Amino acid sequence: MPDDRKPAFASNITADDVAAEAGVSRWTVNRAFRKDASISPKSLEKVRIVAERLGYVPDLRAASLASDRSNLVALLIDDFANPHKLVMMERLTRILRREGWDILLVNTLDRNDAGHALLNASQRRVDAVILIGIQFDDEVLDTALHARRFRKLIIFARTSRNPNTISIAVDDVHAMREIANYVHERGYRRPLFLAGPRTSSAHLLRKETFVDYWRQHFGSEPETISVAAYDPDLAAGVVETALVNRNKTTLPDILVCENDALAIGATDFIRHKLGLRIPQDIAITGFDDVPQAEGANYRLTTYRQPLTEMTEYLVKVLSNEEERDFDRLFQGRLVIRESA
Amino acid sequence: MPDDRKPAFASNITADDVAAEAGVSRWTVNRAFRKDASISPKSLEKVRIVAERLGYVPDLRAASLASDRSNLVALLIDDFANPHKLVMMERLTRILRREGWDILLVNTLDRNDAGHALLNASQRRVDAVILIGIQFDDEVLDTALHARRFRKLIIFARTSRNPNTISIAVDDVHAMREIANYVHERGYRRPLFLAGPRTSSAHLLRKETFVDYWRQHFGSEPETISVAAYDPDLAAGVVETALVNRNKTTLPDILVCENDALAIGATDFIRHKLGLRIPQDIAITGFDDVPQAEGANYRLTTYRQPLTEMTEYLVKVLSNEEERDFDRLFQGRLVIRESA
DNA sequence: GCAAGTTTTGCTCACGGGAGCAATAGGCAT
DNA sequence: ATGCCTATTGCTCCCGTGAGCAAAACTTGC
Repeated sequence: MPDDRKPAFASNITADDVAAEAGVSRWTVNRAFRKDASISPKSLEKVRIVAERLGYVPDLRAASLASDRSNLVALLIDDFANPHKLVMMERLTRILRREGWDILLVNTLDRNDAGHALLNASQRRVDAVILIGIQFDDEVLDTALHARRFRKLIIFARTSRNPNTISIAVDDVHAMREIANYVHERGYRRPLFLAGPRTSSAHLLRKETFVDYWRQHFGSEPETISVAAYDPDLAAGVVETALVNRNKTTLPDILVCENDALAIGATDFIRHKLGLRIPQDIAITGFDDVPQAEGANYRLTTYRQPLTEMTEYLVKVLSNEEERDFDRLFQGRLVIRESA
Repeated sequence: MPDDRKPAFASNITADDVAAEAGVSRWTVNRAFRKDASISPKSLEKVRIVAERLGYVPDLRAASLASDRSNLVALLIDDFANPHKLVMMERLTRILRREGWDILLVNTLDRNDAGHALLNASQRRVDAVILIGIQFDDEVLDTALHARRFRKLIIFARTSRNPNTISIAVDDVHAMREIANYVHERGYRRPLFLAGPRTSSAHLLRKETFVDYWRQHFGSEPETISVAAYDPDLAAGVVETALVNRNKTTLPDILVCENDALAIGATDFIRHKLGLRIPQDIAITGFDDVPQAEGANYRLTTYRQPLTEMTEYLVKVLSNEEERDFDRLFQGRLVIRESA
């Protein structure tokens, strides 16, 4: 067998090579690969064929450099413990790629690292930065906006009060009212709200909404506890210190969790350490509708965010150059299963 | 409040601007940002200060274009249902960034899409492509190697027989022997092996190893069934058709699963649909040691891959320009919990 | 067949930085 | 001060493409 089975390392084939071979100019070759370029069908086909044969593909680095548009967005994530992130990444990568956007994935380790992460994005001259994480508080956002040049800073699946960012999220108030209403109507009367970290002002809204609802309808403050991170194991620990040594009458009848990650940790603890049944002894609700929530084990009553819709809107925001983009809230829907 | 709170959209500040301000040449400015450049400490500091003030950061597109090294690697993933992917991504993004590599995340929808995904990577002129998925069979790899120009094609966490790729994986044979041996020694005698899709020859090794072990020690073929994808729900379905209508004596005493995703689906089904206990009625083992495997709910006996070590080796492979890189197998370790 | 209008094509001039070499400055012994 | 060696600095020439305009080619109506 001859050598041609070896990988073609193709010492950079450039538009010039294709042009020479196809008998046209370099610019015609490039036009053959640009969406909105004016080129005759004849030369288009001629160029495409030669390019295919030679294995030519345009160099997006150069294109980006010359056109000042990279078609690249940075995706900053800092919370890999939450399975919902995997769902969001799947949706984002799939839809963005379909629309011609490439994704630079940046792991933002912690709050102090946000600056470095943004620097990374900045050096690649991304067209936008998408944040899907929890540590991005207002202070971080401010430094980001001041220090680096980003055309767009998009907070995905989280609300932000910062006027210079674009936030695409579910309507937490509406959602949590729906949950609270469901809890109320189903007859639960001793709820315990399991909240996430208190550092970020972002998700506070869910807790506040629930507390408000309860106060309004019963005149009393529901019990709330808070976990230092959206981590099932930490949630279990917090639930433990809150529930241990209580007797049946003082035990909550439902755990309203800020998201599924917490709900899952709480479920595991209640079942396997306390030996209680769900929902008979304690009911549970979550938020996000992660894949496991549907599984036979959890059957979690939760709230589904319309991720596809949200991502489609994100795409619009990305392509929209002229007008100012606006924050937008989406309506999800309550998914009722057996856990509550 | 004055206007200076508005984000600095910084009409491209370039090395020339910094040079003028700092009283040096453009090249000296660039040298201040290159690791191995020769520059006096005095001008380095001068440039750094001015750059900081002006908000200048070098443009990696231009640098990449001129130097023919992008410091960018593409990460192709096609299986977002498996939580292990999230762990792998966390490890890869963290360590690669620390070593100066940026990551282009590409969602490879299915086998037919692999070509397009690779094209994407090719257009950004990545220095390497890392595959962490299951659909990348030998045929796909071959076309990838022939059609596009990739310096390195790395198969991560999966073995590959293709001589033109670099595979970094755990030693499946060693690992599965260890599992089989454990199953054997704990006295299980009616194992059922739950395998993944049969299309890819890659993970076949685990099943073959287990079957060989059993044949060798008992002279009989263990029962095996196969799931069309590494998806907990599908696993539940397959287990259902395999176990339904069996009585206690013909039921397997242990389910040996090709990975944790399958094990989790099987566990849920066995517990909640069959109403059996784990491990008393049926024991279960997995592979990967995903975060949930440790939780109170599953307590899954499984096999942990040394992901950090593997990623460190990956980094070495990436930086190694000269010599030919070699495939490498790593030893993980059996993690024994209560599920078997 | 010809003028006017419409495509299509080629060209100049960037985009922002790296390689590699030539020029300059600084350090040291004599 | 001189000569020699070395650490810095500046410069030329790319890297591979896009924007926008001018030249060329093709249409159309008469």
